[in-house]
Amino acid sequence: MPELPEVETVRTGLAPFVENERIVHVEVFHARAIRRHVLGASDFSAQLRGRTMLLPGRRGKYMWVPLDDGRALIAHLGMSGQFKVSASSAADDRHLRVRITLASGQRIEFIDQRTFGGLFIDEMDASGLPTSIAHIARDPFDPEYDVDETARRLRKRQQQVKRALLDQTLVSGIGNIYADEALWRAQLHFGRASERLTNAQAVKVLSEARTVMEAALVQGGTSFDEMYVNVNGESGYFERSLEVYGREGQPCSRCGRAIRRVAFANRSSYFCTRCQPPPRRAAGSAHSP
DNA sequence: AGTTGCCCCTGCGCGC
DNA sequence: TGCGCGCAGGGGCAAC
Repeated sequence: MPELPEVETVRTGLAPFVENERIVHVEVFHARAIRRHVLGASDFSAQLRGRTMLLPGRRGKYMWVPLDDGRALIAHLGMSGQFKVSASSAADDRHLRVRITLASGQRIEFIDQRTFGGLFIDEMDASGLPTSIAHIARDPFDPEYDVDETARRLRKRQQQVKRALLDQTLVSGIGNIYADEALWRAQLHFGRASERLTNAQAVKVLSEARTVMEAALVQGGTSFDEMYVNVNGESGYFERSLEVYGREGQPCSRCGRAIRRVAFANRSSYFCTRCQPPPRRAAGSAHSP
């Protein structure tokens, strides 16, 4: 569920609780919550014990907490991951996967119903990025993100524009919701061939992705509860502001035509049939959609 | 090499 | 009321 704005809200929310805090104890309640750690959960816990955490970072939907040994604790929330800061007296959540107890006495809990998310430890490269996420492209909030360069790379893709927007090696942070919102704002159908977009269209849809995520970030930030480091699973705190996602049958705010939902790559795509007309021929297929 | 499809999970709401 | 099915906002990786 969480896309870039939600992950960034978690990162900023978690920061004051972890920065300069020492880990005294780590409990793993579900093996799947620990990823890419061949030595297993007990080794994972042993490696974290005694480490002091630094200011959390983020790229796209990945976030990490640098450790005082030069490595980092990486987290991906998957579809349902949450972080929660709790007191020692709090009852265990049903989907509690990992609990990190700090010297302050507070506990950082990783809770994940669907277990698509997880934690792991990794080395950092010279630029301060965990080596295992080197393949993740810069996101639109990265100071070195270049929208023109990203638009050029987008226009070389031999795939539908929405598939490209969701590809985290092209630009990171965009998920199914914000892809649909960006396409609606740019008035592009999700099935448009990336290589047939004009440069202006490519720049537009990428710029709109940034704009809509920034708006979500502002709202997410305002609803942040310091003791319950978001993202609350069903939340939808930004839902009111969505123009197409989840609005099947409701009128498009721009033209009044009913929003449509269609299946797309094991997910859904929402779009306005008037503002976002389908291409004569969808990219990557010989038939009309 | 670039692109696509499959799969990992649990829970909830809906229709029968 | 009960049950089966579709669906959920992600990403890694095998296969083409």
